Amino acid sequence: MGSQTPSADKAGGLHEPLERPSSLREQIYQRLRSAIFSGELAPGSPVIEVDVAANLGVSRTPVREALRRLESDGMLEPRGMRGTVVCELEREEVNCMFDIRESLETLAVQRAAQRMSKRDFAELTRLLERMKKHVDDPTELEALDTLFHERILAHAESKRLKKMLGDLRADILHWRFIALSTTERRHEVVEEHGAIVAAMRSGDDAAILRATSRHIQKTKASVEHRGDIV
Amino acid sequence: MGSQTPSADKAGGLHEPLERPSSLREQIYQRLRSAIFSGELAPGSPVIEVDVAANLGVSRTPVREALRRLESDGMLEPRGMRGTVVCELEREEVNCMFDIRESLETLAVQRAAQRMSKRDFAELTRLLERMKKHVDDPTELEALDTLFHERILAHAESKRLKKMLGDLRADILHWRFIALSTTERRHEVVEEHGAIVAAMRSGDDAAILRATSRHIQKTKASVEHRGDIV
DNA sequence: GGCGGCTTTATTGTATCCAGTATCCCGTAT
DNA sequence: ATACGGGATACTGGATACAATAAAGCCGCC
Repeated sequence: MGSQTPSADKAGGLHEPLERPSSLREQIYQRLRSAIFSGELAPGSPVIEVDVAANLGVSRTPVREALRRLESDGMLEPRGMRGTVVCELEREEVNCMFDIRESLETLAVQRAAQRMSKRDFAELTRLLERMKKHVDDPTELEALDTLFHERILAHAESKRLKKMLGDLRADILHWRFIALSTTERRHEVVEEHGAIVAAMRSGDDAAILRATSRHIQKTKASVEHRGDIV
Repeated sequence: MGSQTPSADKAGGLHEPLERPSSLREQIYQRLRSAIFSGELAPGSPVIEVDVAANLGVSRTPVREALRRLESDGMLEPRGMRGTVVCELEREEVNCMFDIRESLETLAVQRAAQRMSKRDFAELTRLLERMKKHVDDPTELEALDTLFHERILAHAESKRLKKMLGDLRADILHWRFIALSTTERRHEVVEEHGAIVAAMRSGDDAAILRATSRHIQKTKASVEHRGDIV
C-alpha cells in the first residue's frame, strides 16, 4: 500500500527532499483516501472512474492511477469490469491491525534504540516534554504522537519498516484519534511514551517489547471498549 | 504493495473465482518485478515508460500503472520528472525484511492456530509429508513451502496480514530460494516446519513464537552466510 | 575562461478517443 | 411462469495526442 504518512505538523525536518505541490494523482489519492477513512465514502460504495473524474473536474487518467493504488492498498476492491467498491473494514480486522502494529513497532523501537545517539535521545525527550505540555489537546497530542513515532522510525533505518508502519498508522489514524478522546487515556499515553524511551535507554530488548506492547495494546483496548467506533 | 503471491502449482481449488488471462498491466507488473529480482534490471537502472512500452510493444498506459504499483511497492524510486530507477536493496535492508517477516509470521501462525480445526491441521500435516518427499528438489520444496505458509495465512483471517506477508515473501523469494540450495538446509527446513505445526497443535503462543522465530532466523542466517547473494 | 540565462531535450503528466466486456433489462418462446 | 436470447448500457482497458517540467547543454557576455 502506498502513501507517505500524512504527517502531522512537521514543517519538515531538513533531509527529506521537500514535498512538491504534488501531482493530480497524488491529490486524488489523498482525497479519496481520507474520504474513505472519514466514512464519507462508506464501505460498499461503488467508486466509478468517470464519476470521480467528473466530480473533481479532471480526466480519468490520474483517477485511474489513484484507484489502482488504493486497490493495491487494499482499500478498494476491483469488481471485474463493473467498477470498484470501498472495502469493508471489520472490527476484527482493525484489531489485527493493532496487533500487527504492535509487532512492527516493537521491532522499530528496538532497531532505533540500537542506533540512536545521546543527542537523538535528547531530542526524543524534548518531544516527550512537549507532549506533557499538550496533554489536554487531543489534536496536538496526536500530532506529537505521530511525530514521536516518526522520529523512531527514522532511526530504525529500514525503508520497508518505515513504509509498512507509516501506512498502518495512517490507516488506523481514525481509531488512534478516538483513543485520545478521554483525559485519562491522554495522560496514560504520555506516560507510556515515557516508558518506551526509558526502555530504549536501557537497551534491553525485552523491556522495549514490554513497554511498546503495553502502549499499543492499551490503545487497542481503549478503542475496543467504545462501541461507537464505526 | 501489491501482488498476489506468485503461488505455487495449485491448479486451483474450485471456489476461487478463476483467474482471468490477466490484463496487460498485470503482466507488465509481473514481468518487471521478476526482472528486478533476477537482477536483469540492476539497482540504479533507469526505468523509462516509453522504453518499456516500446520493448513490450504496448502503449504507455498499462506500463505506467505497473510502474506506479512498483513504486508503491518500494521497488522503484521516482526521480522527479526524470524517470524512475530500480531501488537499491542493501544487505541490511534484506536482513530487516527477514526480521519483519519473523514478527508477522509469528503473529499469523498464532492467529491461525487459534482458528484451525482438526481437519485443517490434517491438511497441513499432509503438506508436511509432501515436503518430506520432495526434500531433494529445491524448486518443488520452495513451492510447497510457499503453499504451507499460504495455508496458514488463509487461516489467520486477516486481509492486511495476508497482504503484508504475501508481499514480503514474494520480495525475498530470491533469497529464500538461495537458502534452499544446500541439502542440509532443506532437511532443516522440513524439520522446522514440523516444529511449527507441533507448536500450533499445542496452542502455546510462546512455543509458536520460538518455533517460528527459529525457522525464519535460520533462513536469514543461511542467506547471510553466503556472500554471493546479490 | 568562467558564469548566468536561454534553449533544447528527455521524460512524465493529463486529456481524449476507441474498443472490449460484463451486467441488466426486456421481449419472446416454451 | 420461467428460461433463454438479444440488445442497450455502463463501465473499464488500452492507445494516442498534447501539455508541462525539469535537467542538461549551449551560447554569449563579462
